[in-house]
Amino acid sequence: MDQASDKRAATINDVAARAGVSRALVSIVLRRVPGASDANRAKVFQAAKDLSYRPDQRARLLGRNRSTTFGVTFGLRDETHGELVEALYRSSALADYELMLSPVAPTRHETNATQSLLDYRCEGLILIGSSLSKRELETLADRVPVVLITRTVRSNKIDVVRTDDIAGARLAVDHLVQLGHRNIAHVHGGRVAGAADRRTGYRQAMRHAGLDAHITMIEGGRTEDDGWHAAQPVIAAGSTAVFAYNDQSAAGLIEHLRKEAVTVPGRVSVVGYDNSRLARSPAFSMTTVAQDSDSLAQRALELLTSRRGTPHTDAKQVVARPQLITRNTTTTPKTSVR
Amino acid sequence: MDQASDKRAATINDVAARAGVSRALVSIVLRRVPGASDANRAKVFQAAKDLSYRPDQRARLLGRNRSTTFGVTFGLRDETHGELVEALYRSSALADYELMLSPVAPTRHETNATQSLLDYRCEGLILIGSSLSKRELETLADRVPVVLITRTVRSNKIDVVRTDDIAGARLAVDHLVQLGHRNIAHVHGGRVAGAADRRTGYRQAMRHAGLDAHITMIEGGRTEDDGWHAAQPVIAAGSTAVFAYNDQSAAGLIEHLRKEAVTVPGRVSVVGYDNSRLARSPAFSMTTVAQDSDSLAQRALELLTSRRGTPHTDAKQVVARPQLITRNTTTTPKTSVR
DNA sequence: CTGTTAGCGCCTTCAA
DNA sequence: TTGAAGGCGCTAACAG
Repeated sequence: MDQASDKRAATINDVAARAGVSRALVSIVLRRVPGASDANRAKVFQAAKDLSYRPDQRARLLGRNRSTTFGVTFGLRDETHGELVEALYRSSALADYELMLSPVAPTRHETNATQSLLDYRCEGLILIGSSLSKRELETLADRVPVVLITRTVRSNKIDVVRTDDIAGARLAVDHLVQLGHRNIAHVHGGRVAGAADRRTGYRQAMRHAGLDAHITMIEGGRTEDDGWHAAQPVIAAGSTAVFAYNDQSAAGLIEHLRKEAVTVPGRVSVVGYDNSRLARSPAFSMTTVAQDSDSLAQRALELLTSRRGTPHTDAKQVVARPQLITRNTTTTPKTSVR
Repeated sequence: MDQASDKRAATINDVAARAGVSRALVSIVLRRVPGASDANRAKVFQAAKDLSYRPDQRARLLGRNRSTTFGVTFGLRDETHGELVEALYRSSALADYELMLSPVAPTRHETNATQSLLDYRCEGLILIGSSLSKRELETLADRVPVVLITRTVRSNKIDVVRTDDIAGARLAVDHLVQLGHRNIAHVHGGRVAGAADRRTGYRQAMRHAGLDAHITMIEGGRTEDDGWHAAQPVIAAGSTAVFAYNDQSAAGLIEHLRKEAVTVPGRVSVVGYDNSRLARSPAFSMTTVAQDSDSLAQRALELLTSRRGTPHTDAKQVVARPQLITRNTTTTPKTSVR
């Protein structure tokens, strides 16, 4: 309807013209800084509303020569990444930063994802579950503060925010031990982020319980498939309990065990990791180890905001405490070893 | 090491200075348009490389007064959305457009998500599983071309790319009918996008098979929980087969049925929808209906690119054909009704 | 083939 | 309180 409604978005000039004031004044009013009369203020707001004006982000950020934006890379396939991203949005609402998302997928390598973020001049990068090499990470960190979530690297240039996976694994195993289990196997995550620590925690807890002889590593992974394929080895090993790398693989494992008439938790107890939707759902109601996405997200944001300008030669490792959540896939062993 | 390595990214001026040419020439070389001597070309490339220069997107897009960017909203929690986003990235690599992601979450309303995209002056919006009202959608469409995926709206301003869910539901039900089932229930999706069509398809197929009397609607939803809670009603209804709104709810349903010693597919056959990771995994190996994410994504992009400037008073509805994928959750009914 | 010039839309001094 | 002017980093049309 409007004469000039041919798609071009309204600019600050349009608003100024309509309100009968200068461009600068419009900017002042809209940024809510002092320096305008109430009358003009009202006129500007009205004009902006009429034109449904919104400042052009590109111009805004370019002019200030800052982007007030943090870039986030994450895996589209990974549910826990999604939860972290949600948590980041929740926390960033408070900080004065915007978030820009850049997904990693089989067809979109992480280097593309980070590069694209840099092209928009993000002032910090949050890499969720990154699989970049230390070298690559440090190159990035030379340009902009970088914080890793869900992965670790030993570098004095890169901040890390993570859950203490060793402690998490120990929580899981200790729980099983306390229930009376001795033949506790670990269906591990291979080379996936965090998998090594969980293996370590498993071993530590087993040793601590004097169960060195019962340490049983079974190959797994992060998907239901991986868990599914671990079922036979678990049965063959005669384990009465399993600590799985994550909930997804635990779910696959449970499915397969039940299919083979090995009841869970009746015959075999299973503990997952992540407290994902799957674990929470009544379909599994899984005992699992929860990571606190909210505090991970918050800490990551804090680190980044505190890095403004600071040369990053004192990288921090923030370690969050995991929490065991007891549900219905664990119980005392049927054939208790006395 | 570099003297001015204090964080500021190199600009085109820096490159020009280092190469000993003008800014314009740098731009020409880097955009790979004709108009530069080979000698200078080489010098510019070298300088750009030395400085690891990358043009500032904000300035680039602002200067051209175009963004060549499409905005995409999607649900972080929804696995099928993730697959569509992946497919979009795959297709957009060919088109000359970038993608900008904007997630929708409980704490981030869809209006925020779209607004943020508009603030970056995206030239088109792809809304995955939108739950905006028709009014809101049309307001958006007044500013920029909009295409909906996974949801329908009757408007001459808004393009829609979707799977024919009615046909999909019929595929599922026909499959069950052909196996010999008569007591086929539908665990529906409530008010979720696509749920209505799937109900319609279910009813049509049942009627077409002369099974009007057996039409059984059971309340469900999109999560495992919803499916879990539908198990008792399914048992109570004495159904031998179920067509579920989606794979997730089907998984919850199957879990619960099995827990109640109702074997699947032995006693009850189940068909899901979406061919998600869950359905593909050996843990469920679910018969389901597949949507073709790749062609949906491609068509959406095509529509948007073809809309440049065109007033959109002739919105198109692109309908993709679904496909039945037969796996191991369906079989002939045990207690065949003769 | 090269360099100059004028925007893009906004923010931020600095005077008036 | 207001307006004019300059700059952010880049592109594009125009002369040299």
